[in-house]
Amino acid sequence: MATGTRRAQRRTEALSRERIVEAAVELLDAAGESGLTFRVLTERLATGPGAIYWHVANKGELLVAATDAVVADALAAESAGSPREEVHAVALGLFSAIDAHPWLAAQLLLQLSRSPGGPVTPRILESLGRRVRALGVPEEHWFTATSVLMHYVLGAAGQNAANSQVTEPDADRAEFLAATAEAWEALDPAEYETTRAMAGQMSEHDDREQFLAGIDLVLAGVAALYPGGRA
Amino acid sequence: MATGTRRAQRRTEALSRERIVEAAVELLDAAGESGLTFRVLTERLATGPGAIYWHVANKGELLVAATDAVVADALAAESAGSPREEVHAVALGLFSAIDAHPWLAAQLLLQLSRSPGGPVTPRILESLGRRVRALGVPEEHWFTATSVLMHYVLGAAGQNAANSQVTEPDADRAEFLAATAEAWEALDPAEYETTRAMAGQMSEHDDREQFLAGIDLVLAGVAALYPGGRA
DNA sequence: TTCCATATTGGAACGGCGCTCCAGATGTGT
DNA sequence: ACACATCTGGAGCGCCGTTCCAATATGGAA
Repeated sequence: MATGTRRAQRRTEALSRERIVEAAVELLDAAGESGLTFRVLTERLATGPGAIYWHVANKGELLVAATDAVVADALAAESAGSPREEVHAVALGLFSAIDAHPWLAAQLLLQLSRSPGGPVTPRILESLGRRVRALGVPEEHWFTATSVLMHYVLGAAGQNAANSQVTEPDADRAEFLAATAEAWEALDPAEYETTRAMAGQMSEHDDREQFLAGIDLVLAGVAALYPGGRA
Repeated sequence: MATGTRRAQRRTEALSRERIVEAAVELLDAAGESGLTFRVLTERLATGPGAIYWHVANKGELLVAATDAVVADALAAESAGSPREEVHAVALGLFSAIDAHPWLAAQLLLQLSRSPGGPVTPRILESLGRRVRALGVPEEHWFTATSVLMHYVLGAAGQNAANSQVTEPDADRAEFLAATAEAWEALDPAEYETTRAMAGQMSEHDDREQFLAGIDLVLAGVAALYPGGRA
């Protein structure tokens, strides 16, 4: 025999939790939440369900792992600037990740409100919490300020992702916004007066601008309640 | 024959969309999201799937209808007071509804970010929007302010509902909070420094107080950005 | 009252899902 | 070379949402 041991020589790359999660993210990106199935996953990885279940407990855990992987990546980018700029950067990072992975919004909202013990909640809480801290918020109000920020970021980004997704792939995004606004404006004028008024503004503004306006509203509240901080 | 016509005399009450939605809500309340199944629904209503599908298009529509019914009920109560008090009242109404129907949070978040055209989004948007309007916010910022408020209310209430639910029925609610806080505090101290600090505060405060503190933070932002309004 | 078109019912069955079971292949330490 | 733990993948189970359709109830016209 030659010096190199002949060993291994697998037909395919060895199965691993990493490879499974990676494939799961690809399937989710390609076909949405219903596109992730153990059957197509086994086909994609050229294996059987038993092999996958050896590395992953169940589908829920797989979804958590996929979510965590994407979020970790989105929060990885370091930024430097004023606390306000940093909050913007983190928020836009999550916004972009949700925009690129439309299934992410629902997963984040579900995992946040179902199992705060999972890995995702602390990751986001920490990333935003540090910036809130840097804003000069007193410690006993960190949680309040960070909560408001986090729930708004995820909720608004999720709603935006829905807008870019529901329409036909080639259809203009504005078309869907118009459809939603139209649906709202078709409501009983007396009962939905304010909603109808808001429908117009919604489609006028640029997405990220509108998104950041909400963040600045929260930051204004922080500055008002805890003056002395540096924004 | 007597004066009263003998007519009808069904074995059971006539099936109707209302009765189906009502039963769906009961099943969701009793056993959570996975407790709502067409099989147990047919059993409960003593009928077959075909009968149900005559009144309801599919499970998604049933979930939307159930969500809408509960939300409409929660928002029905009229309140009078300062705009700030009214915002508090609406927010607490949703908070209580989510607390009483733990499945509601996930449904609201999903429906809000998946199909803003549905009946639920405008209902909440209108109820909060009117109060935001009364705060003196200029029209072009109604949507921004209402969005922030809405996403926070639903996100925070949902997270709270998870806390009251995950533990064993008889176990004290504080136990779960402690568990979450503990899980967070067990994280790498260097990497999750801020999260650990927040974990403590989370379990110290009363739920609704903590919840309202977030709302007041948003209202402070509104007051700061749009002075001249009356709170 | 009789009759019939229409509205409504519920049971059987289908395909697909998450998941379990387990016999065998594969790799490792002695 | 052998025994043992790790890892694989195919067969199949129970349950799901949903469809199909023959049977039944209903209400207006004759």
